Amino acid sequence: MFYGSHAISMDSKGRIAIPSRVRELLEECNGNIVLTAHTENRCLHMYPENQWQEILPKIEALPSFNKISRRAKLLLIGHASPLELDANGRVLVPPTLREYAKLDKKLMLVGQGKGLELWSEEMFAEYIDSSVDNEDMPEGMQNLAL
Amino acid sequence: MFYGSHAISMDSKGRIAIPSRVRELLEECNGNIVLTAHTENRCLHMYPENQWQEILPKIEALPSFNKISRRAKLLLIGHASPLELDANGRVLVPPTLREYAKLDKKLMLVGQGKGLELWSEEMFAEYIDSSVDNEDMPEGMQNLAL
DNA sequence: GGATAAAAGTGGATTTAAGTGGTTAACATC
DNA sequence: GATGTTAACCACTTAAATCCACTTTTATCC
Repeated sequence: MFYGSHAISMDSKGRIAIPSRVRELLEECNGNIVLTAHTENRCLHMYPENQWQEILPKIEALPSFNKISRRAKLLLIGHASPLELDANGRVLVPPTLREYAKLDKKLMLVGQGKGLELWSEEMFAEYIDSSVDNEDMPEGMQNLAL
Repeated sequence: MFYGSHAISMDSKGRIAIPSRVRELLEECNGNIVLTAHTENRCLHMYPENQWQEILPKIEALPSFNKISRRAKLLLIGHASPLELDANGRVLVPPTLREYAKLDKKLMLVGQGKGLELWSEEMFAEYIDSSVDNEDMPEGMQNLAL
């Protein structure tokens, strides 16, 4: 279970150091993680490899001739990249994913249950500040008391 | 299983270098690949030859008096081109297919399970950014939690 | 509270392979 | 027979991955 957020930075080669607290949680997958595009925002999903293997079949099962699910498959499967932690606990973010999420030096790594989300600091702040209309709130959320 | 994306480029002769990571996955077919038109977008399908041989009969079996499937057959079978990797791991994209997918210098090669999709960078970005209405979202996707 | 030690994070350099472009040769067509 | 186009071969340049060293921060002990 991933939660909490970390401000981290990417070096000139596109490497990011995984915070040690997150690294401990990732031990279950021996440092094998999967990074892929997020369909709803310009950010990335990060999953332990074993968690990704559980999600993947659900994505593959989506129909290929429906526009919405075709786009989702193109993003999620089409950008999935298995990564390994190097000797210093860093991973190299592939150029296409760097580009997709508009990652520069300053990033945010945000825990989200099954996995994490990797945002550019700028995009993250922008998203948080953006207002959304409450019209199409799903049913389970209408009566949720926090 | 193909996944992940690569930004690649086409030279003045219409040759594209297959990324080494993809090339490894293609080894099962000894570098014999098939390139053909995609029915849903102006891009191309790329399959290992043996994978294509499994798909081809299914396409041939589609009815000839249905407009949608007739169009699909015309595109998929009518544009299928067997290609071979050269000594440097490159393939020459036939002019017709280059034209169909509006390929210029900058391309995207995107893994999609059984095969890959080859896009012009411009077309791909346009497709990813295109907004879709969520009205006809497939059932399996409505409650999918990633 | 300060100092020391250990661990985590950062940056750089070197080596190897992958990608790119050019040139030559052969075949086909005019 | 000559010219043009296509395919194969070869060499060079650029990028990626691995390895190594240093700096900074945090925690513990005195």
